[in-house]
Amino acid sequence: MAETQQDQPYLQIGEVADRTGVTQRTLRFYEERGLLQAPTRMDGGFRLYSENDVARVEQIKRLQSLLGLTLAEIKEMVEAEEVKEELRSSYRPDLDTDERITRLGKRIEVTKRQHDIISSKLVAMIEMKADLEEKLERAQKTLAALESPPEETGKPSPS
Amino acid sequence: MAETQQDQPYLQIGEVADRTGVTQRTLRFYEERGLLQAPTRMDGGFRLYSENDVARVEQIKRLQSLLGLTLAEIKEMVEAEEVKEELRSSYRPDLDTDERITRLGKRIEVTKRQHDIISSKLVAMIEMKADLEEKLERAQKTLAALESPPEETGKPSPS
DNA sequence: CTATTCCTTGACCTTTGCGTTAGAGATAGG
DNA sequence: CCTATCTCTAACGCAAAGGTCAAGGAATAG
Repeated sequence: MAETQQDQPYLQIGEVADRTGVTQRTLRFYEERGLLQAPTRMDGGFRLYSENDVARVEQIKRLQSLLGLTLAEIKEMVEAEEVKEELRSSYRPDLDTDERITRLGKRIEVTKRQHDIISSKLVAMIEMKADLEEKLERAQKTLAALESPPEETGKPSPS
Repeated sequence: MAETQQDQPYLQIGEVADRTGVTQRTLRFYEERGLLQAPTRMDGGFRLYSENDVARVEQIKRLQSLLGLTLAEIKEMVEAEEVKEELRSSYRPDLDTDERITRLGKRIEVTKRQHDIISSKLVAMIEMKADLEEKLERAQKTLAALESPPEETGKPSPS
């Protein structure tokens, strides 16, 4: 284990896989599909990932499992993130303001889309959760009734 | 449009498809996979669905879209529902109490599982939603800053 | 220097969840 | 009875999201 040129601990694909819980194949697959930018490589050709990449993989997983988005959909969203990083890391004054406004607008739009999806899902899920709790309660009452007083002859309550 | 023998309006596959928003193919497919019990048939062989079946299809859709379960997983859950209907419709006194307790136990277990899944997803989603809102706010501030005072020479605030 | 261990690119394979004909029978309206 | 709709089964197709070798180079421990 060493550091790259400036101190960022590099991460090989195996470590990223371990840390994110996806396989190496999945990481390469995401790269192929444009969900991850092609990482830098060591001289020998090994991929070198950044912490940022790890964060992105986790983001992808969230978008998949929580929102149920396809990789194609996620790609779109993730592309807007790239713009963000571009704006951050190199605060390029060469990009004219209009261009930056356009990109930021795109980012906002995508974020809103995610927010809308989450919001509507949340509503449905909260409702479903309440339903389940009600069901559960009723079922448990029935169960209790079946378990404790299984007497079939008279005596409604032994007071 | 007519009624079956006793007054339950029968539903042919096309209507169920329209009402639930899934295709006929999907309905047959679910039947094949055991997610829907084989419906009764007309003399000619046409499937006749009940309102109950419609409700189940909707339940399946929720479990898919909200929880992201596979059809195999949903099948398990849905099988417990069948037990419920069996317990309800024919309150069979021939089933001994032990048997009923066992089945109810199964139902409770499955319901709890759904509840757990929902609960944990909810937590993650609420967190994600908050993140998104924060991001959105910041992005919008940045955008505002870019749009209104794009002056580059002195004058921090024109009061 | 050599044995492990890790990584690389292909390329083909698998599972899920339906879509899409095809060919034929059932039903309803006129 | 004829015709326009529905529906039936069967079978093949397909995109998504990886899994699983295979063969061969890096990197590193001893």
